[in-house]
Amino acid sequence: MMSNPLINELRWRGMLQDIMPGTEEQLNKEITSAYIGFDPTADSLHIGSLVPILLLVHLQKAGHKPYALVGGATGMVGDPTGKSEERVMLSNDVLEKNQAGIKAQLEKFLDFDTSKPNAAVMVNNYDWFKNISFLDFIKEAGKHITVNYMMAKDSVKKRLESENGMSFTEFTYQLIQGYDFYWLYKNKNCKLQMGGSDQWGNIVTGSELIRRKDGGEAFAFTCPLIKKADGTKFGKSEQGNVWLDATKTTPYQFYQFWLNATDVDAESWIKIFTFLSKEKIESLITEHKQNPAARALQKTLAKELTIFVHGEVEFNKAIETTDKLFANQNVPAESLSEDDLNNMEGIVKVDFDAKKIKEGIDVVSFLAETNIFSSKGEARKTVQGGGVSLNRKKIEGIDAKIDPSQLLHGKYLLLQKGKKNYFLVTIVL
RNA sequence: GGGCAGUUACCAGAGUGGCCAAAUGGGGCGGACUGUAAAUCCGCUGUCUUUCGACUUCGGUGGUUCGAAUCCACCACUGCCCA
Repeated sequence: MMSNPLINELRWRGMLQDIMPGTEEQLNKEITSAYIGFDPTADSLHIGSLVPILLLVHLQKAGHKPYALVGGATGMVGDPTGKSEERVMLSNDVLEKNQAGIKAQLEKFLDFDTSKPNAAVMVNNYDWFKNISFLDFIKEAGKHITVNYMMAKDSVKKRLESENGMSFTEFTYQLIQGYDFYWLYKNKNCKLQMGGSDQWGNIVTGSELIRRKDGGEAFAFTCPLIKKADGTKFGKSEQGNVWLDATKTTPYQFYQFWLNATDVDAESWIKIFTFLSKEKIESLITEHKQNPAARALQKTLAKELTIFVHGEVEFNKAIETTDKLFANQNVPAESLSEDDLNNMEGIVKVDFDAKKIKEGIDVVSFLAETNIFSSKGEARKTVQGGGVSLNRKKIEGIDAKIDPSQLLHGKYLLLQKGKKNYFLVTIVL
C-alpha cells in the first residue's frame, strides 16, 4: 500500500481510526477536495468540534482543499448516532442563527483566501435540500440504497433494539448525509469525507450512494472519538460545555480546562490538539515523566490551544490571571494589588451592594445573593463542608459574617468555591 | 382498530397503603491526600430552615382512605405484539 504524508501525520497523532482502501492513493494523486459536516446544534462550536476542525486544517496544510459543511438540513433531522432517543427539533430561526455563528468561527481556523487553489469553502446542505421534493429525493437517493443496507448500520440497529424506537425521520438521516456526499462529489468534485468514528456508518452510505448511482469512487477516513482516560465525557467543565466563543467560555477558563487535563489525557491530547512536531512532543513527554509536578504537558497543551483559538494576547491575559490566582497560593489575598484584582480577566465577576456589606451580612445570604450559589441551602452545605474560601481563607462556619473590614482595597472580595473556581466580587454603591 | 407492558429525583433503577424526600448504582459537587494529576478515602446531592421542623415532589386530572409513589376511574404519552 502506498503511504501518504497527511495520513502518516494523522496516524502518529492518534487521529486515524478507520480508512477506506485507496484513500492514500487518492491523496497522492491530486489536490483532493474533502469535507466534514458540522451540526448546528448551538450558535458556537465547542471543543468537541475542535477535532474535525483540526482534520480540515491538517488537510489544508497538506495542500488539499477543505470543505466545511454546515448541516442546515441535517440539523433539522437529527443524527441518531450514539443517542438513545430522538433529539428535539430545532426551529428554523435557531438553526439559522447557529449556522451564522459556526461559520464565523470556522473562518478563524481555515484559510478562505480564494486566490489559493486549495482555499477552504463553506457550504450549507440546506442550499441543495431546500429545493428537493420528497418524491425527487426518494427517486434520486432512496432508489439506490436498500433498507436492509440501512438497517445493518450500528446506529440504526441500536435504536431498533432500544425501547425508545426510532422515527422514520431519523432513520432517513444516513441517507440524507449520504446524499450530501454525493452532491459534493457531483458538484464540487469532492472525493473524500472525514469525521468522527461514530460517523463511519453514515459516511459509508455516502460513498456507497456515489458508487451505485454514478459508478464513482469516493473515499473516507475517520478520527477516534476523544475520550477521557476515565471514560467520562470529554469537553465538559464544572460550568458545562467548553465553548470556542470567548463570551461563553472565557480564554482564562479555556486555558484552565486544558491545564487541568490528567497526565494520561494530556499525553494523547497534545498529539491531537496541537501542531507540535513529533520530536517536540516526545521530548515534552520525557520531560513530564521526569518531573510530573511541573506539568510541562498540560502547560504546553493549554498554551498552544489557547493561542490557536483565542490568540496570543488573550493567552497572555489568561496566564496572568492564572499566575495571580495559583502561583502563590499561600500568600494572603491582601498582597494582591488593586490592579491585580481589577485586571483579572476571565474569572467570574459579580457586583454587590455596598450597603449590605456595611450593615453586615451573613455568608450564606451573601453567597446566594451574588449567585455564586444557586440557593441558600446549597451555599450552606458547601460552607459546612469546608468548600468556600473568602480572600483565600476557608470560611469556618455558616454563622460567619461579611463586613467592610474584609474588603480588599476597600471594594473587592475574592471568593473561592472549591479550590479552583474563583469569583471576584466588587462592591458598588 | 385490538392485545400487552410501561411512565419514579440529573440518569439508570428499587419501592406496590403509614417506618418514603423515597433503597442502590452511576454522574455531579465539596473535603482529605497530591502536582490546580491519578488512585483512594470521607461528606453532600428536592426547596426553605442554625436545630427541631415546615413545604412541594413519584406522567396528568379526579376519587377511595384517618393516611396514597403505592388502590380505583378517566386522560396523555411511550414501547412491544397483532390487524
